[in-house]
Amino acid sequence: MATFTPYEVSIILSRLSGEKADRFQKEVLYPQLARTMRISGTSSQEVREALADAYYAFRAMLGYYAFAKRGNDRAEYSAFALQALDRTLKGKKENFSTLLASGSAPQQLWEAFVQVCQENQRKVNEQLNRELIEGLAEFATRIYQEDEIGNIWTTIHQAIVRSGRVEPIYQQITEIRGIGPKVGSLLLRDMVALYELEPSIDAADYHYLQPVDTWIRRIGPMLTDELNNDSADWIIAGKLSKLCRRNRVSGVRFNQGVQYLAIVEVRKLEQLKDYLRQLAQSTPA
DNA sequence: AATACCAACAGTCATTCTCT
DNA sequence: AGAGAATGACTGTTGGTATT
Repeated sequence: MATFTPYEVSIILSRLSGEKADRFQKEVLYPQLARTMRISGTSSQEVREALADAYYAFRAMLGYYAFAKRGNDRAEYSAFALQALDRTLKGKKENFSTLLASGSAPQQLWEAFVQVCQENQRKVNEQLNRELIEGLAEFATRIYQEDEIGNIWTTIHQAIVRSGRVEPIYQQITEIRGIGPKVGSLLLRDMVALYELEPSIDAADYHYLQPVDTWIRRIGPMLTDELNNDSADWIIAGKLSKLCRRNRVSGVRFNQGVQYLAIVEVRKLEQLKDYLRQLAQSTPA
């Protein structure tokens, strides 16, 4: 038995993908992306403009997405990685293309990262971090060799727009060690939201845009009988995107809305059910 | 699909230190 | 001496990816 009636579910879905997703983007996503890229403006427009630059795009990948695992408590490693990048560029963003052109970006970045970690008395966690950092740098290098720009973000963006598919690019980025299903989907989800690409993407690929974390796992069975407490992650992703579609709401925005509850509005997992119950009853703002 | 891994984190409990 | 604070060793949990 699902916790909520179909009618309540439709209200919950529309509120999550509506105002909650909005707030997630404006209060969380754009400001955080802006901060890791180190730009001043935080509107979607300004974030998009920054990401069009290869250097800023790389900062976003390295500082925001690459270490987005394990909740938010891994903030340290991303800060170290950004510091390592600054160091290899000697503080000048103009050096970024030179770095990619050098062909040794992976090694340089990794070495700098090790140094920064040591200075801060943190273990490098080589097994988890090395191929992540190197892999990302390799990816950028490869793109640079093809177009002499090397922008990870826009390259992915264009691949999606051209094909209307998300699967091939998902496979590509999750091949980078350290980027698994969760982070891969997270990145694609935000990108699709930022450029409003969802309607033009093949619905068969929607589950790739549904990162599954503790909160999504918990909320799934409350919304549909097709899920229970130990459904596998990709099943959760699939069923939830289907549920969103049937209710004519954006799956991508639904997922962002849930993340908003997780990190700002509810915070405590135990309170999720009560919160949703209230949400289903109160009238939309 | 199940299992192994990993470092950080959070508790627990015992020991040592410090102050009155 | 004794209460309480600080330190430290040990243990289990967490949330992700890798491996099979």
